[in-house]
Amino acid sequence: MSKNVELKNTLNLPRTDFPMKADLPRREPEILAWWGRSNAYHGIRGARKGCPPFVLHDGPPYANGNIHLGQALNKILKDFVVKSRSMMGKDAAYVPGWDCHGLPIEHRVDKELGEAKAGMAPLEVRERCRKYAEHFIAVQREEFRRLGVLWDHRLDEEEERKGAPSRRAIYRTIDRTYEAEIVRQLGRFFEKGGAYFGEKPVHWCTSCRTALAEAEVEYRDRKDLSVYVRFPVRGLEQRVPALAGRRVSVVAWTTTPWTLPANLAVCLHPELQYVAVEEGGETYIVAEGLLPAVASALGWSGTTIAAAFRGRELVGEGKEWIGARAPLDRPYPAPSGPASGPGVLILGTHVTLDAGTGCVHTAPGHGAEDFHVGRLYGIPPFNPVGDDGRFLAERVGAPWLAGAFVLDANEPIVRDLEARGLLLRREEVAHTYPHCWRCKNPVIFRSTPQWFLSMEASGLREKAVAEIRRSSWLPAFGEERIAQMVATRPDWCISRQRTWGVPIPLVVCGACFPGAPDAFVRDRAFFEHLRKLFLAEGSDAWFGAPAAGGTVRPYAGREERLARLVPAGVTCPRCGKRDRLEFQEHIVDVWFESGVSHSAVLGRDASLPWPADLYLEGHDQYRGWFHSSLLVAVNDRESAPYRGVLTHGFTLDGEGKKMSKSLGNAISPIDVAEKRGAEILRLWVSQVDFLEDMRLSDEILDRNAEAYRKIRNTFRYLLGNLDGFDAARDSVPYPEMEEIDRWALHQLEALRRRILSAYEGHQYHVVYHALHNFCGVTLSSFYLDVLKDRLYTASRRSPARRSAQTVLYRLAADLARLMAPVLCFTADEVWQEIEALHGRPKWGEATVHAALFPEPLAVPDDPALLERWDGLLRIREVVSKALEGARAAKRIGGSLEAKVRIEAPEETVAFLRTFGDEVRFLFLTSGVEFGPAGEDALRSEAIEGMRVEVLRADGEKCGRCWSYTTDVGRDAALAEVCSRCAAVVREIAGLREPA
RNA sequence: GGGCCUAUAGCUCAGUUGGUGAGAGCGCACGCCUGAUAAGCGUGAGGUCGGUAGUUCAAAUCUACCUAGGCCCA
Repeated sequence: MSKNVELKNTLNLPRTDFPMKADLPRREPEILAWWGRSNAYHGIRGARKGCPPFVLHDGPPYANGNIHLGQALNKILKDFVVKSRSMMGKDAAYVPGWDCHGLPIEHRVDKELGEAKAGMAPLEVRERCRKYAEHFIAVQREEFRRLGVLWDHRLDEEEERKGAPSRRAIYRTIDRTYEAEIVRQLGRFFEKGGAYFGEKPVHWCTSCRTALAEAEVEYRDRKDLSVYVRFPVRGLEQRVPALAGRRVSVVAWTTTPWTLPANLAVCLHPELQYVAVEEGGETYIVAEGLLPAVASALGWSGTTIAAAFRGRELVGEGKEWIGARAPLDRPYPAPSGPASGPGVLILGTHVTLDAGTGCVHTAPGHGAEDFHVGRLYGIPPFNPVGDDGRFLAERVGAPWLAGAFVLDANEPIVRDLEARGLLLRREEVAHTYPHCWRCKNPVIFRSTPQWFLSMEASGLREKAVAEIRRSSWLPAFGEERIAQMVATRPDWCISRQRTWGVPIPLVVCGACFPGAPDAFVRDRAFFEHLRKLFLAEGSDAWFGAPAAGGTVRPYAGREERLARLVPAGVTCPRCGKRDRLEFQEHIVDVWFESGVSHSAVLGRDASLPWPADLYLEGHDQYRGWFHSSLLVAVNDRESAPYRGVLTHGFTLDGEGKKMSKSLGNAISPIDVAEKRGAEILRLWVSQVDFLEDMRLSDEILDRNAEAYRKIRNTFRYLLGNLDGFDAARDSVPYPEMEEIDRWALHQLEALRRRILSAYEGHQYHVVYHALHNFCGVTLSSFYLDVLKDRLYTASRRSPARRSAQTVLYRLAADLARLMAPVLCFTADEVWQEIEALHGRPKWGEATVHAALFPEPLAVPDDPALLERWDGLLRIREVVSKALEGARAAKRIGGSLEAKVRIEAPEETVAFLRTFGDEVRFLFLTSGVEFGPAGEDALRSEAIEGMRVEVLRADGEKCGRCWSYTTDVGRDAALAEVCSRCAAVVREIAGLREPA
């Protein structure tokens, strides 16, 4: 054995089982398994039993497909919230949810079934959809779990195994308890008179044959046939004498010629200027501001203006309407109703000069604004189009249109107009047009019988806005955003003509309805009866009765259905009879379903109270879940379901572009977890400011993996130097510590405060930056680097070394907890090592997540200490620069080969002298002396009058501590080492000190 | 087309009510160490604060417009 090895054996080098290589893809699943085995969720909740509850109520992702990055981000953020609130001393339950009903799943099932679906009973289709949803809940459950998101996994597995129809560990909108709550909440609207039946143009997908919510419509570019059409008008001379004796037409422009058969009016703006121009013997009326554009489009030249007037002057505001005949001439019929007769000219403020002619073709059955303006004039919507998008023979005036698909009817309609001399121009236009989010086909506006929830009937709008004001919104602009939406949104169309959803219990009287549109059942007893029925059997009870083997068979007939669904005594509110009651088949908008979640999930026990403390979703949910949940809660309880709402931005690629599968720039969170580890993804979530949109790319993941390694290595070093340290036995009291150790404790305390307040305010990126900076700068490059000499060379049990270890222990134990919500796996790895230091088994019962955040350190305020060390660090920077100069000049290699001579103002020298001999260790040099510096000394820019010269260290290198000293070999028995080391070696070897 | 939001070094973030030459960490380059070693340390180079025009003695910070991007609507 060589001398060097022997000397090395007298050092206290780091030793730990905590590996440098994280191997996260392998290790994380092991830790997950341990959390499962040890029932960590229960351990955590148990540790907080009786503590004030904190409820983050989970917004349910849709149970379709693998999770994407945005969902991963959302759930990881929620996990940060839940874990950090728990460590703050709150009993933080977490019940994740899934949104299971709706079109996307029904579509997938439709595709799988193909032709077979046509012959299938609703119950069969629903069963397929349920299986589909359950499959993807299982997929997503594992994926979220893999990311470290914690909930009651054990109970979840148990309920899943049993196939429980309702769950407690998670919630599903297909749970019976949930469906029962949906019916109850519908009843709350119906019984208050907030629900009504009406005709309304809605986005209608002719392929899916259903009304679509705004959220189900997406806008894409499309080419269509656009036309300029003239509407001959008579009687205008009564208003504008200059038009007497002329053949006058108003000119309108439309990109949907197929809606012309439903035209009932032409709309002008009351305040805009219009002109009547002469062209080829005809007189045309268009908005003055659009005349150049129209003239150019129609090839007019040298037109003369016959008259000019405002819309108001031409149309008048009374009921003596001016007839505007055009497409309304034969073969199209005139509708009956208050505005029966030929089409008319009307006024509307929605008319703009953005495009067209300023005279707007108006079909109240096919447009939202048309509908509204029609209502003002008492013109009811007229819709000649069936639910398959084909003209209805009994309604459309032209027999040759009957059965034609609307989008294919443009051409024949235009040809017909042309033949009758009404067409002024046709052209292709590219424009954005609504499409079905699911089948991607263009959708149409079509007035249909639907069910609505009124925003006004019971003051819902007003109360909802007031509740928005009472809630807290982060970021702050969210409050205005949702308040504006609620203030201006139309009534809520809740009916959908599909199969996979919760039925709206609609029972109308065949005798009275729809002549009397309020002739439908809305008794409280009826909804209560259905609630109980759904609770017992699920919403399938609407379609059939329980049969053998837990299946459901369709009702034999109306009588059986009536007997089961409508309690005795419930009758038509109009005629009081029961014998004509009929069932309507509508399911409820899925936004209503998810809007019920707060009531279905919260309030069932004291640790899960209603309302929630926090909702946390992407900022698209102002229009979605925050909104629907608010309306349901306000209607039911006159209160918002949340105290606070936090939103995050969207995940974008490295260039700030939207991620999408088709662009090929999407990053799969599970891929990241499997290749790099969930911790890397979690670290990314923690480092970005999630209030804004966030970018992710491979480069960014690389950066995070590097940051992770830095943090991990810092822990490895802390733990390595705690080998054999027993905090209870070996800790050194604060007053007896080395000064730099006391300084380090103050740094830790400052960090603790900073991180805790960051958690409090959901500023996880502050947690990250503070932690990472602390590990890299405060610890690794300074404190731990300086400490090496003491930790390695001082005697194992010496007070000096114990003083350092006392701090290292605090650092490890506190930092592990401070980072636990973010690096949830690694924190537990560290925690297990700390358990071992206490003589307890690793991977026993204790998870770091059941611990509380560190208490404030009992360190006295000492601003002088901090200022003193700030000063030292500034000087150390100058010394480092000087050393680097010497290194570059090849005069030294390692800094221990050097001593520095410092020339500085008296006060600076005096300051440095207060550190005594310690100062050479702080500079990592073998010596520091004061006095005039030589020619090539480095002049400090920061400190006036300071110069630092680097010289070769005096003496020889000690074979043990590697410092250069003049006393190496003074102890003849230990010729290789300095006196300082000699004393330690003698102590270890049990040798007496030399005389 | 409308409303709201965002734009500081390669990356992620700081930049208090406009006021000394714009900061940090990481990355990068160069070098050191080989007793944290697929680690550790040091030094250095990187930004006309998205662009333009204003307000002001003074703007990354205020105003207008433009560009790029995001969300929600039409």
